[in-house]
Amino acid sequence: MLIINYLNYFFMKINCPLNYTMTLIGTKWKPLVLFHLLEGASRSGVLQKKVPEISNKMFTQTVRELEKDGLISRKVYPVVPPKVEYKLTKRGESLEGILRSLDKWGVEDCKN
Amino acid sequence: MLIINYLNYFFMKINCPLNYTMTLIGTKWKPLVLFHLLEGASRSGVLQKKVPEISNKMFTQTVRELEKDGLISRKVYPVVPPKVEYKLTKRGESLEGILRSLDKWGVEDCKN
DNA sequence: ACACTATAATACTTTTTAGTAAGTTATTGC
DNA sequence: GCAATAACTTACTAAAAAGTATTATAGTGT
Repeated sequence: MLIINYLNYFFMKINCPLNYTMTLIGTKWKPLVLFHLLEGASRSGVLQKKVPEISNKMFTQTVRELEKDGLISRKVYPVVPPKVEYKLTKRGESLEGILRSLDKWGVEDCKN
Repeated sequence: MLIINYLNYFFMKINCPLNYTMTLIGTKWKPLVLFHLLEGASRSGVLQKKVPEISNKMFTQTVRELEKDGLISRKVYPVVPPKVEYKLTKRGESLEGILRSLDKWGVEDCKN
């Protein structure tokens, strides 16, 4: 199963850039979280409040996956209570064009 | 349930353009189908073959939803065997920027 | 001792999305 | 009268994504 995912990943990367991109950001919450991080680094709780409808579980899951895929980075400050900061990596920043065009399209479409 | 979807739709449209856009194109196959239609109108079978991995069912379901949302139009020629052509509407065409940036990002990311 | 904090994990359920396989239609050409 | 055609539908199953509710951690202030 793992090997199949692995092969599938490279197959798509080469043959279908668009779908490849979608596998990295095509979930309900990923684009939103990334979009808010365009404003700059944010600590966990603050970022989560920017997406008020997201559940605790989905927030954690979303940032975990974004981190695993190298789109955001996670910095833990060894204090109590804990402090965690997320920010876009270079790779994540390169999504800015996509994120802004998704947002802009929604705004424009709303006018009709 | 229907009324809730309806309200939710307008809520999102106003409050979260990015997510609103994603509800229209954020499935496994929609972006790909739309992307291929950027080349111009295409009849059903031809379009489906451009997305070779898609199942018959998902193809129909995908174009049905895109049509319902006014992103593509469907023209039936009254011949036998049937001939059906799909093409982007104006609204669908306005997604070009998003679709190309999704594709381009995948291509660029592949280089790393 | 105990509540409070910010962050996160886990178990479990529900909902949504996608896949498989088979059937339908209505005419043409043999 | 039967196969071939293009487009589509339906019933059923499987997999993925998302939601709910509960619990964990570990030091601080009372």
